[in-house]
Amino acid sequence: MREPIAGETGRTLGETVTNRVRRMLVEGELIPGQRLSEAGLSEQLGISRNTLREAFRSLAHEGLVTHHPNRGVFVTTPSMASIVDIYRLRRFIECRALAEAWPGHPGARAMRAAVADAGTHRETQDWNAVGTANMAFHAAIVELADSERLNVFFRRLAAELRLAFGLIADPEMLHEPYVAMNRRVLDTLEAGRPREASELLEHYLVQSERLVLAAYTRYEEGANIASTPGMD
Amino acid sequence: MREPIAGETGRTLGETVTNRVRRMLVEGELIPGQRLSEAGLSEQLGISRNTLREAFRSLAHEGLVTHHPNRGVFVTTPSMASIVDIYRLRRFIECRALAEAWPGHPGARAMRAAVADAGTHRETQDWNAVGTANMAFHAAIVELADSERLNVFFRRLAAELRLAFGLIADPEMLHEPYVAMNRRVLDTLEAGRPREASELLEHYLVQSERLVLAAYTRYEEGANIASTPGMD
DNA sequence: CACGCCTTTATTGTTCAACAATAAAGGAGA
DNA sequence: TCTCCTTTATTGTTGAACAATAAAGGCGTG
Repeated sequence: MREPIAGETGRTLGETVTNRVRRMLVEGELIPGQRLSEAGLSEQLGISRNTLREAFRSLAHEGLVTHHPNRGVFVTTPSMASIVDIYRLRRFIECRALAEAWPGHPGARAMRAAVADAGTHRETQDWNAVGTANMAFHAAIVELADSERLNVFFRRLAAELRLAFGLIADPEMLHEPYVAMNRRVLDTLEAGRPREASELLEHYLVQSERLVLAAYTRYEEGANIASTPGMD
Repeated sequence: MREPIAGETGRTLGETVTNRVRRMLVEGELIPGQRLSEAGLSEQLGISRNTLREAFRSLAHEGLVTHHPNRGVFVTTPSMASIVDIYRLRRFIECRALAEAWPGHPGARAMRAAVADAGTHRETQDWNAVGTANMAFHAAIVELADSERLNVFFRRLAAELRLAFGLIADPEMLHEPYVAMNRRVLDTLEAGRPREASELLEHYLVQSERLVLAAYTRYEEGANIASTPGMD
């Protein structure tokens, strides 16, 4: 048996590979539009084509990767439409979950932990880690709604959004402002004013969407996104 | 090459199989708790184990099937908790989508078509078809929110719920009353009162949940659900 | 009889090698 | 320059093989 993939968990090798490739995608190690060759990647990871294929189907289901039959699997290129769609859903889900939240809910504890985390990483200027912590904050907000299925769905949205974040040049601009904003949202919730917290959050999300779309436009001008293939 | 699977579409055999098995699940041809043997099912469908495995991963991702590593794939047994979760989400999603709807939206046309469909099938007492039409009605409501991702998510929820419907003895009781109710919701929306339509819908959903949970309890008393295995 | 331990057995997990099917790329001819 | 054909690299799919695992059954021992 070959060297197993280190540092990743999974009850089965297929799951392990899925987790590993997902991390590569979310952390920007793989570039949107890039084609993922079955032969190449399976050899690089030391696994068989069939096993990698199972992982590809999972990731395609999560939207991180796009499957073109007989052509291969490509890292999903976020479109402006997908960013708009994701933010619309975030407002739809997060704001309502927060508005009807009880401040003593376990999710609120998770929100606090995430805010603390983000603060720590901001001091070391580790913006990627700040981004992860911020996303954990929003996932915690969704937890307030007490729906397992909604949690899973939101995590999938968040991963897809991070794909788009990877296209944006300046990660500090993308994450830094929201450390303080998230703290304010949390404070308002803990002060027993969930409705007001929700309105704050909605305002921040609108602002964040605008920021991301603007950066995306600048990116689109630089690279020619139009065609997925021919991106060598 | 073997006889291809008839009557199902899919750009690739794996997709075709996924669609086929999904239909078998949703239409009650496969019973919750039942184990799906790789060897048996792949032979029955005339495909290889590897291809069936890809389909299993997709269906597991949709929640229709549960994967126990080294033990196999089982048709998901809906729990009371999952029913509650799904209905909570339905109210969360559908009511809000409807409340903020514009009556001229294409989704409204789809709602009308679904209501007509349900009426037709009611006359022939085809309750399974009525159930399908009713679900199409609710999917159309979600379309009003104009989010592709939300549509996909809801279709997945609906399929999972139909798994639970399959456990219930009397399908007429389950679907018949809602033909008229859905029509009333539609009429209210078309009369330009989306907020009122949303409140109607919420009331119906609460009622439907109660009905399903009660039937589920009766079912649970008959069969011993507790243990997934040993269900021969 | 009950309890834990070992062996057996059937099934899934994973790999490999082969071939079919397809889409992209390149070349010949008009 | 354009179209059609051929080539080529890649994915789609299969079958067989073996490893790894969990369930079932048997076997002593108390």
